[in-house]
Amino acid sequence: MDAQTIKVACSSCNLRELCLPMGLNAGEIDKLDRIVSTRRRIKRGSALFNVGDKFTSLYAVRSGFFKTCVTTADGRDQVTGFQMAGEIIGLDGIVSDRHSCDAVALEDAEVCVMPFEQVEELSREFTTLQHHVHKIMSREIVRDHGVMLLLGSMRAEERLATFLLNLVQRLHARGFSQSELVLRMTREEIGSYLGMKLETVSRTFSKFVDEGIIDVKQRYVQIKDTDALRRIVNPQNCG
Amino acid sequence: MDAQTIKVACSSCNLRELCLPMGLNAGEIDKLDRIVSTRRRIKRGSALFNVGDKFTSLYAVRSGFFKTCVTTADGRDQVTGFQMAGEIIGLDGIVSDRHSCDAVALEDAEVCVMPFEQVEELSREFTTLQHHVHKIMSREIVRDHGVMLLLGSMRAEERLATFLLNLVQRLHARGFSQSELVLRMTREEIGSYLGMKLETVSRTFSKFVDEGIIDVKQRYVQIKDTDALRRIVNPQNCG
DNA sequence: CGTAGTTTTGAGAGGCGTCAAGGAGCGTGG
DNA sequence: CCACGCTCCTTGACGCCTCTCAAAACTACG
Repeated sequence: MDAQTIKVACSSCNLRELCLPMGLNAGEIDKLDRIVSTRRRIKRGSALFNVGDKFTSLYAVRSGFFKTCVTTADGRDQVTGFQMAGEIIGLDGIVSDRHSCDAVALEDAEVCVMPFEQVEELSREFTTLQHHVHKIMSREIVRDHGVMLLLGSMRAEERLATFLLNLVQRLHARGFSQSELVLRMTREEIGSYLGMKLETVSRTFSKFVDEGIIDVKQRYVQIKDTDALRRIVNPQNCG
Repeated sequence: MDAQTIKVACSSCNLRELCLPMGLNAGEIDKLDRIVSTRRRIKRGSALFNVGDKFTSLYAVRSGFFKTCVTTADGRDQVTGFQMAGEIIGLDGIVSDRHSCDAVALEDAEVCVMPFEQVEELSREFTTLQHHVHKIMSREIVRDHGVMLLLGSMRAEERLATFLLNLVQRLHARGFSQSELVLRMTREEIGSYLGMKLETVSRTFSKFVDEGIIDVKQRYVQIKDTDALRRIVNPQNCG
């Protein structure tokens, strides 16, 4: 354990409701504390893990913001997700014992390290935890299917509107505003995630501003008309 | 149990190496047989499950061919995957106890029904099975990331070449030819999966034929130059 | 206050979607 | 056995959305 790691406890963590299965008794939470033995700090711009790294642990984001991305043989890359506090990173590594994507901190961050062997061990003991792990993986699969839908069948405006609505919704679940957000990623990273070039992302932002739907000042975005965004995503059902 | 369901045994299944964890002893396989209690036949065109259906079981494809797809509020849909013998369907349902996609048979098919509660129960008993279940879910996540890469950063020719190479590779692993295949899905379904219109799929097929890379006769495809396909997917590394 | 990284905006090109028509395969029924 | 209709597939013409290339403005930071 080096200076990058610190001792912590789930039982005293304010992200408990996001990370952990509901309805654990005190004894069970105690045992969970033994799983999450350490935290690790990641500086902005550096990687939690890279493609090919040995898989040992899952990571729960405690603070900060991550992107995960995969790369083609010829260097193009695709952001597969953005992760914020309470979300789990590393599930990609289970199948082959090595990570198949990079996880990079977009701002100084801290993660809880959960050695996977211990997760599996404790899962055999607690039905609740076992089911929770299954749900986390299933949630990721369902999320991925949503991204496929976005990439496969939506146009630029729909993609960006969907993206913004998804971000504020997740931020709101963490106690932040429903109408204001600070983007932690560049236009290029947004574009990579949404299957668009950075210029198209920028242009689409500008279009939304022109239409009075949002205000944008660099990374800061204020949503002035949420319903308008919803109408862009889903022309029929709204207003 | 109706006429659609039949009694079976993993221990005598020739897909064992695809479906099951390696290195089980006879006693363990015996217990597995209790999980896969029944099979179910699905007629071409009908659904194994639909969006919103209660989630109860995972399904292992025993024969036939499936597609899974999600739908937007306004009716556009996206094929999220094609599943063949030995592959697992239904993981999407775990997180919310309801299925979030449709699974439709593209030809008459048969699946092994694995009630998920029993899977979880036995997973707590066998480390091997537990880890296998985790790997299956992780594999699906990694596969989904690959599809995102395809949808987000490839052009029509690369997408179709990738698709064909992936199909023959999976078929070859099941004892079929490396160079011939019969498509079980329509051009429209291929297009939905690859984020292209059916006309573009058809045109791209024709282009490959013109270039002497493949022969196409309706659903039948013969790959005449695998390396050429690989070069389309990855211009640098090949040839 | 200069430099590098990020973002915006413009102009032009091209890949893919859209619309439309025709053809091929296949099951059904006369 | 052939006619018929249905679904699926192919091909062409045209237009638009997004990419590409380019330049300039803005921010951050040393």
